[in-house]
Amino acid sequence: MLHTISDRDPILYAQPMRPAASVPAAQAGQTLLQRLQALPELPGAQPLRQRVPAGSILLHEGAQARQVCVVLAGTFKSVKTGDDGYEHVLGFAMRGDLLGFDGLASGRYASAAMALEDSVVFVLPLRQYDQLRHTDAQFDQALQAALSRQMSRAIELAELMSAVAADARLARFLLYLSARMSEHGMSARRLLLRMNRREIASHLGVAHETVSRSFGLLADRGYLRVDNRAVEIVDLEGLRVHAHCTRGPAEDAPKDAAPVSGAAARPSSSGTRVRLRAAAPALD
Amino acid sequence: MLHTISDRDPILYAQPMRPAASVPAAQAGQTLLQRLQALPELPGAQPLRQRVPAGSILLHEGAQARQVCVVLAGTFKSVKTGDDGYEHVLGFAMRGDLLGFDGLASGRYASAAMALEDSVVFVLPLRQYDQLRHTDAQFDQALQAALSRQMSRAIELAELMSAVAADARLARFLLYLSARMSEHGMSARRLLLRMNRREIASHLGVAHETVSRSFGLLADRGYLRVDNRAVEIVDLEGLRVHAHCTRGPAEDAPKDAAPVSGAAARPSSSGTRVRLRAAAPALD
DNA sequence: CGTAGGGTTGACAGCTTTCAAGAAGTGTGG
DNA sequence: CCACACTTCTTGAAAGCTGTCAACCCTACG
Repeated sequence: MLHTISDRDPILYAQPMRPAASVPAAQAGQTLLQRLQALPELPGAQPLRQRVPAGSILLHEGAQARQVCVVLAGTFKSVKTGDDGYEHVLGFAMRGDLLGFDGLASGRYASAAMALEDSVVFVLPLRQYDQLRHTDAQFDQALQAALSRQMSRAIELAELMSAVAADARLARFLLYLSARMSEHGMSARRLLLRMNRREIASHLGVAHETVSRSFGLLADRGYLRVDNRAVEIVDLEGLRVHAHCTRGPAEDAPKDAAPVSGAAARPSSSGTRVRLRAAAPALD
Repeated sequence: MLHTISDRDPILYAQPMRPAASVPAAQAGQTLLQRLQALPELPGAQPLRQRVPAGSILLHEGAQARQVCVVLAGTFKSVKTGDDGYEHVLGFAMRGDLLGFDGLASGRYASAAMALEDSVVFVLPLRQYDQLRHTDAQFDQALQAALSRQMSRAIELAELMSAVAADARLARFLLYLSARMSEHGMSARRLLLRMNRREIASHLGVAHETVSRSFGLLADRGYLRVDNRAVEIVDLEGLRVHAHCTRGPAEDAPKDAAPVSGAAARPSSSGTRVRLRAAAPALD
């Protein structure tokens, strides 16, 4: 028991289930979620709210794609199981995230979605989904925005992996979670992880023991206080700095790169190579 | 000079620029590309074909998103430059891939797109893009399919990283390229890489020297013949096997898991407890 | 012909993975 | 209510792989 949050310092993790007051709306209009909730209550046309108990699987990998879902509350992990049985956690879906969209092109879900806690989703059968897209402009717009956001998030995810050092990955992951939490009006400082170390490890592409050690390292540095799944970010800025440590900058000079449509290429200032690893300020 | 393809065994790398004969159409209809090419030739309404010379940047990271693009021919890399100047290659876009879509939600491109060879794209200004979506059902459908495919591809990409071993990552990457090549009617065996080692390395999250060594390893194993950027897959099955090597399978038995539509969640394999009794499938 | 960039190798330090084992937390059954 | 069973989380130690630094070969290009 170390890196432990004081026993006498109980933390209450706020977790509003109601729409947060300040959800930054997609540029022009409503959030997809808002739109879904505002849909006219036509009998039978109302998108189904479905409760998903913790541990149950909402979408099965490889199953025929018949519906897409939007997470209303709770947390899901999307998992792809390799032929060898290895489970790779692709990501975690939270309020407002789309699930099952990867199945539209191929007709089969490319990954499974499993609830990590008791959750609620909007279920949109394909038929209804298509209909809504064509008849409800607001829905369509919100959907496009959500899709685009999902795409950007996929990119963020890819960034997670670009940090080679395990602790940098973990730092990024925590910052990512923190950002998403505050997006939903919850504390950006105090996180209650809904996934276990193994799932985090799989997501980050490291061994779960390494995740443990990385938590320890970040805690020793004074960035975090960790008590099992309860994580408090003490030094956000420090964590951010630590997360920025990537491999050395590309010595590959960005060449000329003729801007296709006029604008000029942005000079990327390269030149930082920080290897903060051993240098422990902690002298206990 | 090793792992070298015999000098007397010149390889011609087919590279049809014309639509391949057997592009597996998105389930119901046309490919996005097909639809774009078939659009009525309204003066001014015709989506712009734009040439993009090798090395030039089509979309700038952080620039205001004014258009989305569809790759017609050639290859692009999408790159995100870290604050420290490190360039992370998120992926490579080829014929039929979308570019710039990540910018719709935020209004700014989340990553840059640079041509690795002389390429051609369809440019769709946002206004035209929106208009097409609303007025051309076929376009809309093709777009949705393309988006979904893009999403699945993001997942595949994430799988790349799940392979811890560098050579497994490279093997997967090559298989991925091979698959995409054959999708477009080109040889699945003979690849002409359009990116250099450093770019591959960044994409896979390893050092470029490691990529070199991994090529060597795969060649020594007899899976490949490598001559600089020319790669011939000799033993596809072997390569596939090698690529499957992940970390040890999750000891977490894959259990079954009740489809949500039914009722109660089954034994939660992972950390979450299943409490709510078979509770209502739908609440509200 | 000389330079520059790309690709390959070698050596070594360092971080990660593995294998093992112990501590904590949770749920079940008596 | 407590004990037992199980899973999760944390550590330790040794082995292995990867990153980094350097050097060398090759091709393209001025």
